Amino acid sequence: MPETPVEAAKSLYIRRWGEMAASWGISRTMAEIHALLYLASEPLCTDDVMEQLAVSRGSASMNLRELVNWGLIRRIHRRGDRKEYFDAERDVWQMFDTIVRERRRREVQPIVETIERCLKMIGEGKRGLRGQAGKNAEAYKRRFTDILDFCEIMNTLFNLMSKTGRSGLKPLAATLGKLAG
Amino acid sequence: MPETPVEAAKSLYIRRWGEMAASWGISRTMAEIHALLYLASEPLCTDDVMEQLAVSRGSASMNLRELVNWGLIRRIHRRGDRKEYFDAERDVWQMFDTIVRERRRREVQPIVETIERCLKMIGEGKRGLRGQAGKNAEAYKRRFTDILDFCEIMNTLFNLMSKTGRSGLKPLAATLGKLAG
DNA sequence: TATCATTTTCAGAACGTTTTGAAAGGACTG
DNA sequence: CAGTCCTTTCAAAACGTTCTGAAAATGATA
Repeated sequence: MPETPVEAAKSLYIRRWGEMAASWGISRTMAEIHALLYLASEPLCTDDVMEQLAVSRGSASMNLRELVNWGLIRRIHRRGDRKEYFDAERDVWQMFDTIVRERRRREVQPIVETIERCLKMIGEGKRGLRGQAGKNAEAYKRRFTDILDFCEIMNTLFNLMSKTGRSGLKPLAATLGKLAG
Repeated sequence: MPETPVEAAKSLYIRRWGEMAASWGISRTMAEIHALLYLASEPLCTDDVMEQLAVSRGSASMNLRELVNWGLIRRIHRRGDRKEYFDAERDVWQMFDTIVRERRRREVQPIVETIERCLKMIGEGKRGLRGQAGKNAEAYKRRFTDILDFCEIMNTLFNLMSKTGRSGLKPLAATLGKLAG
């Protein structure tokens, strides 16, 4: 059967979404499954995923679970059907919020804590240092706090975006555009 | 020689920075080199990098080049010295701007273009479709435009942050905090 | 031009991540 | 409770990425 333009668009999008995700440290297959479910007009089951993306049962199972963990898709049970189905969040802003929150927790928080710890270590080590060593400690302190300050502002901005939410952000962006001239 | 607390902080930070980067799709070594240069109080040469991070000459060379490509470090030549030295951008906001700009160009732009292409394909394919097929096409169109709209707003926001710049962003975040109350 | 210091390159090795597929596990059904 | 349907698990394989190190290239100097 010949592929319609709509089907072609679907598979093109799925492929690119997977590629983009791969360059952001997210497994390609997981992202492809996400794209597939995002576009699908109804929940799909494991076999649908296996068939449409040509992946093994094991891979489909693990990646679906991971997506559920991230909070990007949910399991759906249907009365009288033993299969599990999966449905993606379709609100792009909600998706964004979920992803930012997860990545912050998993990947940003650890470095923030490390830097705080580094600052403490320098505070202890600095005592009694003279000359170059003391200057080095000061320079390190400065660079660590610079990053920490940055993280804090970013945090504020993202919380703000999250609070402002789906409907409010478009007008907010417009307002800001004027604000900055 | 015993490691001072300041040295310990340095190597702890370098390791964590590398780990974080790895989870964001950036090679660990490249990020470690970046962290090393960010902390260093003066430009370092290839041999310094090799020694301090215990990597091969080849790896040091390639990763340094990649960092120069990204615009995160610069080559420095010293009169009467054949060696090349490298120095990192130390302004965290400038760093952020550079990274966002690069990643947008490399990784976001392609997906935006793909989605635009998908919308065109659907526009063509939809003609004459009846019933379910037509509805599917409409649903796809909706989902594609949702993402596109999202990208546009993000774009605006980042351009804004970039324009507002280093000094202006801290007050801006504060203002926004009140604005969203 | 020959020599020396340095950087770059790249094939192969090492490594980490993801996938596979078969087997085990769960859970409902007749 | 045996059979069926479906999901999960996990060791081994496949795969992609990054690193290594020796050789080639570069480019300054004598």
